[in-house]
Amino acid sequence: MYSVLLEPTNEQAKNFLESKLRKELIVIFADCSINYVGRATSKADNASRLIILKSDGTVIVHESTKREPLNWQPPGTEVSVFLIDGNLIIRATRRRPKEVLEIFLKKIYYITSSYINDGEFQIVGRELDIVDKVIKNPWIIEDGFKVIGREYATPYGKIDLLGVDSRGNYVVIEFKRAKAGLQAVSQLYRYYMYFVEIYGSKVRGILVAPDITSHALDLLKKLGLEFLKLDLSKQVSLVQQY
Amino acid sequence: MYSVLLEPTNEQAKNFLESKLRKELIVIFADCSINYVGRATSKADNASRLIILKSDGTVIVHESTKREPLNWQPPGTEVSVFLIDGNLIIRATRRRPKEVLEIFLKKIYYITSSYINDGEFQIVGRELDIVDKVIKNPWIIEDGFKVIGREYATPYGKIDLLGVDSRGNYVVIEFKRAKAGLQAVSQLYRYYMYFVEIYGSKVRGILVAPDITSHALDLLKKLGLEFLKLDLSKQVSLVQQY
DNA sequence: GAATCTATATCGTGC
DNA sequence: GCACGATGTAGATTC
Repeated sequence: MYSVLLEPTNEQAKNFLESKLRKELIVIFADCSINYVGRATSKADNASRLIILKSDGTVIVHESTKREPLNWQPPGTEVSVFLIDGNLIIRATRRRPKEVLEIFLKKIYYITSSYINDGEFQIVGRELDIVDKVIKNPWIIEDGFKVIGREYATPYGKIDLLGVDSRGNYVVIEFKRAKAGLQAVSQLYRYYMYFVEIYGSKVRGILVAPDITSHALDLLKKLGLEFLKLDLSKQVSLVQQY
Repeated sequence: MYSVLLEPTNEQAKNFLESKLRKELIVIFADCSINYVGRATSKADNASRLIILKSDGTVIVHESTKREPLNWQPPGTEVSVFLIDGNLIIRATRRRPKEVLEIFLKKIYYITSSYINDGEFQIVGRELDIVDKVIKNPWIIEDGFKVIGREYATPYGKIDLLGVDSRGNYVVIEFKRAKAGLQAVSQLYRYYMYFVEIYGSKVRGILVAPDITSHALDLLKKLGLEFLKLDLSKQVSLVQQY
């Protein structure tokens, strides 16, 4: 199920890594320096760090703080180990985009390797789940609202939900699971303008979110769009229109 | 510098964790199930996973693939360990937003704890670095271009770079380090419209990026904006205007 | 704390 | 493979 190697020599480490790479989940705690060249360029001086090598090619390097790694390489990366002049080097290369991450191991404290079998994982509360709920209960938007399509494709992006209101207007709806900002308004406006160009004035644009920033609300009103406050994490009955 | 605990009892694990929490970098490989309730809600069935507890309160849970953790809690989280009915539980609670992550440890294979001293880290090639370069070499935009301000604040967002051209027009510039899409065009348009409202027609909007998607270019042209191809990862002399 | 934006974003989906 | 948008985005910056 798992192996632990304490303070291995470079030779031992190299053999161990090569036998486990692409097969198991490897964790290395070591002093190392790191170079990355690709979409950007970075350099990390020698320090102790935690290195994770996943079986899908993912490489993750963590320091003592933050959720985000210091350096990384995404899934699909080719990982290999070299011993050059007695120095152990992990090289992780990606083709597209062309990116190279090199970890120079100065002192290895430990290496572990383990089999992992992923388990079931479920998550709810995403934007998707909100749209689901509205499709099943269109009255949440307003009386007489009817759904035409979901993820409706236009040249300027996909509309979360497209419908018609009781007076026959097209209704373009953009959902946000958290407080909506300027970007959400711009996004809705892109879809809205596309429909206005085609159907003229018989079009409405509604931003549906639990909240909206002050500047975003200003912009939204100026552009002739509407805001519908909807917090499905609380109660649907708390719906309120602005 | 580091400690390794192999297949500890729950009591041993609890004592060890409590002595190291908030002080060192802890790595646990264990069978566990996980519940998360907060901005969303998730549930992970029992499976073997890698758990990282950082000294700043960060919690990260990895499975066998992907760069992104299955579950996590950002820095500043309060982490505690409980032994209830012989079951070891790690609870990570955050105040704002209110979020709780609970890890139910079923079988612990190993725990390690290590001191980490972060090292120097430098990175270049970000959008920031491109703007830096253009500020020092304004001719890159065009002959006679003069910089007025950087990160210029408007109610509708911060303009990357504001300047004037040789004919006295305001020039609003948005930079993208990678291929620009619809969102980048909308963003520039927001800033551009704000200036148009104030200064009328003596305003230009330029999107500066190494490339642009086809639909984004269509939209940009329709909105009366300009695109400047600039790839500083290659050569400044490769500048080309569309 | 609120708002805004970048990121080596990553990831999923649809064409 | 490209384009587009969501993410429990995280993280930095500014106000």
